[in-house]
Amino acid sequence: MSTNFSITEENYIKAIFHLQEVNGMVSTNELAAELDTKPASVTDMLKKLKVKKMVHYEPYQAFKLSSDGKKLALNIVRRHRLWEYFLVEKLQFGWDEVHELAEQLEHVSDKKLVDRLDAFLNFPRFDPHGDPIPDSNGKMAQQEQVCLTELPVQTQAEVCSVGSQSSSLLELLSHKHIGIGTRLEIKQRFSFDNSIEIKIKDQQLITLSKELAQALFVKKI
Amino acid sequence: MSTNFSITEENYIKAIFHLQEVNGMVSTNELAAELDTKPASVTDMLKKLKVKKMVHYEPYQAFKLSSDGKKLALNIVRRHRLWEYFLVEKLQFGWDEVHELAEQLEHVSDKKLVDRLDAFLNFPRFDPHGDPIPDSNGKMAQQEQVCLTELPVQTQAEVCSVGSQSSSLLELLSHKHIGIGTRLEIKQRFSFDNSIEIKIKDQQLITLSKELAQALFVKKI
DNA sequence: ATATATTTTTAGATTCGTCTAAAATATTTT
DNA sequence: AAAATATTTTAGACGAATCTAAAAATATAT
Repeated sequence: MSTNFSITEENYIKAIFHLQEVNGMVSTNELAAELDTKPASVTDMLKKLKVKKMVHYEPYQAFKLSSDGKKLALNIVRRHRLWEYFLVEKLQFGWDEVHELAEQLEHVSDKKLVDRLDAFLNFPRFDPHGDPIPDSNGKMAQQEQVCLTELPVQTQAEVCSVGSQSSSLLELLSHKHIGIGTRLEIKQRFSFDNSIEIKIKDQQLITLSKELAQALFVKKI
Repeated sequence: MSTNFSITEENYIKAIFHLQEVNGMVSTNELAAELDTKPASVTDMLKKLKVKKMVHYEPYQAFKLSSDGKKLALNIVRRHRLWEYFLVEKLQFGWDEVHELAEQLEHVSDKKLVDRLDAFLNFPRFDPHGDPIPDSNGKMAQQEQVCLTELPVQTQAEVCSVGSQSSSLLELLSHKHIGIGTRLEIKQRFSFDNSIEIKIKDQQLITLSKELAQALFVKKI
């Protein structure tokens, strides 16, 4: 009795899933920005998704996915990441050029196809961006988050969390133009003071002190 | 400046291409039947496709694709058949279960993706149904395929394509253990009902109705 | 606690692809 | 060649997804 979802509905569900990972709850404006559409359109769709029991939503309140909604979201994420893996691993695309293509391929929702693709790829657990791929039951490995101090040189990584919220740390990060999502490569380590030299795309080399490196958590890319 | 085409428009263009292969020209009713829609809808779409210069169409007249339309059609066919090849060759689907899936995958039209898929599959020249796959320039190998009804008795032949993808046809073929690549010999023809008796290696004689024989295309061996 | 600003929802219009019913054109039959 | 039949097009409506502009609800600030 699996209801049918349009590509548009799937895109809304995926976006809500993504936003609620951060805050737990999602607002109309936030979602409109994420989908590059207008708040009025979001309200219309929320009413539709509520009828289909995919979201917990009351007018003027923040909302989130129902458990069915979450299940569907995980399934879409699974498809997306499997195709990304396929494109990089089998068709030699760069990890930075596959997102758009996977956005299109992910909407082919045939379960048999997805499961066979999974098997063909040898049941990969992480996509080319380091994000975990849900298995056929919707279970997803924990993201491999590593402290910057643990990475060998030449590794590429993306900042995904910071070890504290102290304003002194945030001030320093902003001064060095580092934030969540910043991609960097480890260039050199200095054992004398355990400092690290990194390079952010299109920028000069930057030195991070041991203390700063310890406060940065990244995922490999 | 390659204009953008919706999935619906692509489906119309593919269907016109398929029909005009037979007669050279296509009628509104024919196309409506092929697409399982109403003639009025076909007329609407023809007007749209004419504006986009994809069809030669005048009201109340039979129509056909323009050269641009034909080019697009060949590109869609290319995508469809490459995905069918992928599904059978890499994901272990049966040749009789890939049509629907390829219908969905074919609408991802990124040229780089298609060309890389082609390369990954080693530039196959025929899909799993025996139909030729257009190359990246739209050139398609000719196959001297003959309808089973045209062969004289005692001829040996190999099945290389089927005349439709209807599930009723595929069901019947699978029941009679006939598939792409099956080798057979024409044993006898009956003018009363135009049925044919054939023999497949190591099997008993089998009777094929006129309708079934018309749907089977073979090459002599 | 009242005024102001922000967020969210409604109301009504628009585009795409579809439909039905009726009108226009083309074809076939007599 | 006129009448009957079949095909195709128009006219008007509908559902999905979107938009703008205005109203309603909520949040913030003085």
